[in-house]
Amino acid sequence: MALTREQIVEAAMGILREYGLADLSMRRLARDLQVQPGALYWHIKNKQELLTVLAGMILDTVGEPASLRELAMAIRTALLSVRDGAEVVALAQVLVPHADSPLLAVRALMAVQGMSAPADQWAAEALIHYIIGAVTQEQTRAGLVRAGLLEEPDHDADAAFDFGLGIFLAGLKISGE
Amino acid sequence: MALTREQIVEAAMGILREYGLADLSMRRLARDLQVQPGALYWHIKNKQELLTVLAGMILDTVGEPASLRELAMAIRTALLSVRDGAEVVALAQVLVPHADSPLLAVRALMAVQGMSAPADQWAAEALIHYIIGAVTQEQTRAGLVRAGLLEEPDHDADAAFDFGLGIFLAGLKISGE
DNA sequence: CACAAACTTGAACGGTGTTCAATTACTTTG
DNA sequence: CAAAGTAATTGAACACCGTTCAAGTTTGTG
Repeated sequence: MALTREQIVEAAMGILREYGLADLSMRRLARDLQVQPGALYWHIKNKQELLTVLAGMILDTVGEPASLRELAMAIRTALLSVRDGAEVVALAQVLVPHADSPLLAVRALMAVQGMSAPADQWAAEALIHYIIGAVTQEQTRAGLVRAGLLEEPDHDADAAFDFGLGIFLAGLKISGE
Repeated sequence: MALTREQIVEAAMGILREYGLADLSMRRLARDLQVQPGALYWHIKNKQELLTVLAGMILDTVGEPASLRELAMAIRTALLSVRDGAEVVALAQVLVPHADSPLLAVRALMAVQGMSAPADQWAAEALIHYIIGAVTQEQTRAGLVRAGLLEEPDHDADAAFDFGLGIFLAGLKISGE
């Protein structure tokens, strides 16, 4: 039976989950699917597109929480749910295109805080920068620990994230006046 | 005359400034220095180390401003002063090691805001995440514009950065109580 | 069955970081 | 000054990478 775009994406996600972004090469993907690398390019324009699709899938698990705090935490959880999830999302620059990225959801909730354009977009981007940066660091560290290049730190990632988020949300409340 | 570690680093910085991170390969670097790629490895352990050195140089131009706001802006300026500067610094994970990275300077100023461990570190990391994320986006966009893949947006990067920074600093003032 | 469309192969192009035995260049010592 | 020893470089290779494309195969349709 023929190869499917969905099969490719699924296999790619599998590699990502199990082995991480470094192992997600077109050749490795082809090998897993028992196909020549060239075959992939009939279904997918290039690796960048594949990554963008993966990023979309990762973010699709984010629901539509009513509060900014919950949304931020949901995005973090989504990124953490896949190895190197934050890096994939960052690489896919899902932020630049105006797709239905979580940027929009964040922006919408900014309005609730009393923000209007262009401040709402600026504030949304700032929050996203923080989330992606924090989770990227978290996952990078996890990778180093896995590789034995770093001993497990006592660094409490949950608390750290919550603290930074708290600062940001507190600042938002003031700036919204 | 013999090749020098400093020469290598200088040439690497030159490529970075003129052509960006994508063009900074060990082979390209060797070609510029009229040397075989292998020669580089007598002076430098690997590319990662080279990037770390470059990141350090980029950040070395940051002085020691007295206020958090000025420090944040100085870090941004330093990152912007070199093509893909933010990405290089992010890649070099200068944040993880406890070198004299600007993380320490930021952390020190957090104390002034009434922060103490571990909150000072958390707050410092949050601010750094924001700065690097914002500048990375700024430079990535500049790259896309250069490549003709994106038309120049009216997006005012300075204002956006300042706004996000304002939110963070406002939140800090509250959380510091 | 024939023809067209969909799909895959196999091979290549032009890169990448890194290693290492052999060789050259330069110093230091006898 | 020559010989020995160290420092540095070469050249070639290893094992990858993303991407393209003519040629071949499979599949569906008239």
